[in-house]
Amino acid sequence: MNLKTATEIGKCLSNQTRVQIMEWLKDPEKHFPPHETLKHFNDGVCVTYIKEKAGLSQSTISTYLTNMEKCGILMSTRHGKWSYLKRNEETIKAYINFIS
Amino acid sequence: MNLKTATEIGKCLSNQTRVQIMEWLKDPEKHFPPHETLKHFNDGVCVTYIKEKAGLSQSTISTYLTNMEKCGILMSTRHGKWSYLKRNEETIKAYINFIS
DNA sequence: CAAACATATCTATAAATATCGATATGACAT
DNA sequence: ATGTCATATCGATATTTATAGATATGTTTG
Repeated sequence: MNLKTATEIGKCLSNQTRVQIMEWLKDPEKHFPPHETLKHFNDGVCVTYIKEKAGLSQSTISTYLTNMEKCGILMSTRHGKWSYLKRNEETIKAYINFIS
Repeated sequence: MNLKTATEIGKCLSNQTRVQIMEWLKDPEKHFPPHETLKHFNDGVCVTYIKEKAGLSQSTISTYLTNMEKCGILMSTRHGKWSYLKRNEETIKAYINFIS
């Protein structure tokens, strides 16, 4: 982990909704309904569900998630027309190691 | 640690200089000259030294440090006319626990 | 291939943050 | 008490970020 990446992660974690998204994704079963098509949460949660939970516009949430993926704290998997997001614990660990 | 505090800490860590300050304060001996009056780094480093190292104005650095103290990641001790800043590992640990 | 749906990107504006100079406050030394 | 030094706060402006609507792209389904 270098200074630049750490700062980008800090920016992602400088907004209440984005911090909440990170919290929600710790335990998707607890915070999101099961997806109609995919029956599991192995790859996380789709953009629409996160958008509904957060109560912000689709474009705003999409931007959030894109940036969170860019700096590495989230990872996304496409399943058909849906994008699933989950926490990237590797990067999170590296970040924690950097600041502690 | 609650959502609000975690977000405030995220804001502090969303700027390159502030992240660097946190890094520098991990090992003051390595990054700062010994203070003329105080011979030790037990309470950290004074504002002026941090300002000089960062290369920003006194008012900017003072604002940074005040906010970093408010959210708990730094703690300050007055020794005469100097304010010494050091990391508050307790809060940092709590924050890490919150996001991991 | 057209329609429908999910997500991403673009563009614009509102809101928040960054940064500094000026000034105020607090602490020591004379 | 006054001058000096260290730090804090205020006020103003520049820059960045937030946010959403519109539009584009990609994917499935009929």
